[in-house]
Amino acid sequence: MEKTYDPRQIEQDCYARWMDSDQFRPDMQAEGGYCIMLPPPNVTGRLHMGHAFQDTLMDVLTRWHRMRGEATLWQPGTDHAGIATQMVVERQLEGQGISRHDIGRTKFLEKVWEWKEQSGGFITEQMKRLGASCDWSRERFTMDEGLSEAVREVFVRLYEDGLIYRGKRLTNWDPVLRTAVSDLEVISEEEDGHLWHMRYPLSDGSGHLTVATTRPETMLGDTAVAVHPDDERFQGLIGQTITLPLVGRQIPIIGDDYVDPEFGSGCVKITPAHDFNDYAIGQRHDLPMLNVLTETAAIREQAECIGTAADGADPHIPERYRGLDRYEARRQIVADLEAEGLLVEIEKHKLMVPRGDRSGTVIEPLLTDQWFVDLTREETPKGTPGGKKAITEPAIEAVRSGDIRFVPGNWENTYFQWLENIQDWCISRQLWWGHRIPAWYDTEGNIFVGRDEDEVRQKYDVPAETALTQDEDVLDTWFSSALWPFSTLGWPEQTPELERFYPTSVLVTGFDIIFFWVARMVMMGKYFGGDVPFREVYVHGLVRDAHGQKMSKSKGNVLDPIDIIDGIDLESLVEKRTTGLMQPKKATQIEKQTREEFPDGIGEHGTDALRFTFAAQATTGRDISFDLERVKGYRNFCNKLWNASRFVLMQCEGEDTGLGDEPVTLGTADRWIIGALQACEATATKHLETYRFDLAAQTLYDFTWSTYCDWYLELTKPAIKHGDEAAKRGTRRTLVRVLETLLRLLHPFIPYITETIWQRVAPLAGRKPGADASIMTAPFPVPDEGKRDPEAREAIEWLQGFALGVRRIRAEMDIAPGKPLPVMVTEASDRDRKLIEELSPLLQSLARIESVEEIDGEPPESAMALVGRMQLHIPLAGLIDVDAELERLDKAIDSLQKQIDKARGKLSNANFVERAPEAVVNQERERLAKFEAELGELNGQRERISKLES
RNA sequence: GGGUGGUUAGCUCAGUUGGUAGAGCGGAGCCCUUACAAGGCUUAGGUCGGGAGUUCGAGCCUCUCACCACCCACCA
Repeated sequence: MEKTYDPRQIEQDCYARWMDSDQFRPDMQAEGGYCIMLPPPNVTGRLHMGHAFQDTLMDVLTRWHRMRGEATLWQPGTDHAGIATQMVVERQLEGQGISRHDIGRTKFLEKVWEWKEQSGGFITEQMKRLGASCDWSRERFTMDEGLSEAVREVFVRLYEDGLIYRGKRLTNWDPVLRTAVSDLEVISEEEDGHLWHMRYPLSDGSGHLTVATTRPETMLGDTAVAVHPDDERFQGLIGQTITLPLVGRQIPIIGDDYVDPEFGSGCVKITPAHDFNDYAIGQRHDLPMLNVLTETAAIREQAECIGTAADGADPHIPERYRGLDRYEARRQIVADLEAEGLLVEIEKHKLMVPRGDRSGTVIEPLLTDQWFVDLTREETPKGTPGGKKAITEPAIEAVRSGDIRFVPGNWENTYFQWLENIQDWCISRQLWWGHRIPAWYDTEGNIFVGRDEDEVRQKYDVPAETALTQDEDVLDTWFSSALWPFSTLGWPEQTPELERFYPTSVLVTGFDIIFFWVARMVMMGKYFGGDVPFREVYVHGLVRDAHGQKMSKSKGNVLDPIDIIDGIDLESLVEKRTTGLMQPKKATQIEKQTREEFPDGIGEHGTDALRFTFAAQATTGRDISFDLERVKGYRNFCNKLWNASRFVLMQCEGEDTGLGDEPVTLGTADRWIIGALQACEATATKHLETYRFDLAAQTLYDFTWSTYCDWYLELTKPAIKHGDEAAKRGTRRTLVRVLETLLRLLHPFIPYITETIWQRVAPLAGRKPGADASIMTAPFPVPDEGKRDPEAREAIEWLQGFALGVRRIRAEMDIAPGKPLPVMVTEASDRDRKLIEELSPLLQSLARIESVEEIDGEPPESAMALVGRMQLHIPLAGLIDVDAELERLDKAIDSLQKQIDKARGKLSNANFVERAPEAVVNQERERLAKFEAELGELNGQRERISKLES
């Protein structure tokens, strides 16, 4: 093996070999059915830190279960991501000065498919760099024929069950993208704005009302003014009318509880077509709805009158506002009101502004024809249990009953809260890229829903001469995502995979898509899959930068996981971070900040180090602050493992590792490490079972570094040098077996390095059955409680105490590390004597001791350490630094005294002694006795040393 | 307005049923000891956000306050 760990070289071949030997395909002969669905990334997306984090966790779980011998499937695929992808292609066309309307739907879609073909494999290739062990032979795309069929099937069935309807409703409209969007795609944030107070004159000329609004331009569509019915100021006015300024229309004054008399003037202008609250009031009072905005949010030529009360409504819009953009119209209307003396006041006001999550533009509530999934309907032809919402209720019930478990559990609250207050889901989008809605219209506007036109004609008996046109709209991307857990497994066909892997085992996802995706999968899964789509939902946090800031292009703090793996030079990094910014102004600052933070760019860390970092950071439910220093630490860990393996191979390759019939004896150290390994296996497994990737990683890190490398490898050196043949065989066998097991334990986390080393180590441990064997399918270690060895453990703990005592003296007395020291012991027990006898070769090697000798009576001038009650003396005639030793002793005495005071305090408390459990009290007594004895020894030593001073 | 999470060493975080406060990184000192300087050895550093309560005993349980972050809803 190379002297230094070089991830690049290792990772190259490993993945190809795994792929070639088909290791990622589930073994359908095996027991069980463990399945994880990859949350499909945007097909044209790029891997970011969140993906890398999530993929690492899924791969750890997948590899772990596969090694446990279960049939294991990690189902990969990508999402067509309607708006996002369409925007990318549109932007490209824009670069050539073309709009999608110029080339038309068919041609445009060809372009999108082209783009998908060209860049669609990118993110999956990046996932492969991460070592993701998905079954790529089953890769799916949401617009594949099979998945599209599932989409049509679900749409038609829901329509037939009365759970999908089409209607004109007030929906969130994105005037830039010119499509409806769902509630979830609207992000409201507080922004600075104004509150305009305007005077609306009473029609009888007897006065006026003052209304306040944040959106003066919508007054063109006002159809009432509302006051609180009990508001004394306006008694008698309800039922009268006002004359709408600038427009001249007469509109009624109505009374409605919704109005808060305390707020503003107590009068609210009502624009039912452009505000959700006003819409509700309009419905209650049967007001006409006047839509005054076009699909790009400009003022219409004349208002569109909608609703039963709109017959005969006056659609007139003053000419001077027609065609103006909404903000231009606002400016104009405010100016005109002011000119007429109708503007009372402009007040600064903070308000929540709804913006489209994709376009960033202000969303306009607009009355349009859209398709909805009815999420509140209780009765269906299918016969749902009485009074329960057909789709929503089973989704709530699934979590409430424990059929689905959230990890951590508190996300259940979030889930319930959303589902219990859910509104119908607007699923139609006025886009081109996506699943076209399987609905057809005749010239009279009748709707026919079916899987295709032929079916529609047959089902509804539509003659061939009647022209049918398919609905132009496509479905919300999340509609197809909601079907992912069963559509990818072949549904509506009953495939063996569906049979075996549905419901899937666990969904690994971020909290940000619990509503978008998780809840909807549960609804659809329960309705069509016949069962929950997954048994558990592991919700992880967000990956933030080292200082806990959200990573974003505009902040310039984004890290690319691939750059962490391969490294990147400073100039390329700066370039990457400063190109394509929304606000190019920020480039200078981002450049400066990047140069400061990474003066030498980013070094190469390798995939394994990155993965281990993610795992080690994956504490329950919390966001993680991602620090490159940490990756560096775990790269060092990989290096440590690499070098330890080199050491083991050096000792064992070409030697007898105890596989044959020759006698083998195990030394204390061997028995100790084998026992410790069992404990490590048990702990790591427990943590994996409870999704504590951080604790599992830490357990393995500690065992590898602090136990196996720092102590055990050092302990084997004397044994290998001086032991007899049987002992050497025992030590070699233990070295190699423990390492081989450790590699298997670590493999789910750091697959590349463990596979590479395992190929060399496994044969020496007698564990490599065939030439194409891989650690991937080797069994995950199971602890053998019979191999715990408390006696060996106690002996090694004693030895560690001994070695630490000597080392401490050496360090503090400034004695050369290489200088062998004689040690004298006093106050030794029989056990101490036995252990000295047994372990002194180990001690000599670990603590550089020349000899250990028990003496009677007063020890010579020396520094002292305690091992239990036994005193170690290192004679330092003439060399001893009296002050240093006194200081050292004082410190030890001081801290011991504090412990003693604490323990005495407890024990002198009658309540404690009476009420605390006996075991606790006894433990406390023992501690105190031990401390007191130690204190005695230390004081004695202090006295002896202080005499030297004079 | 409703809800969730957080506040522990300089930084980032663990802390199991309440019973001796931990790790990594960073800091300091010593060392090229033939697996590893991407290393070894040693070491400093904490009134566990404030207050109150329950308890023999609280980082952990209860209440309360403060601050931070996030989610949902929303008054024009």
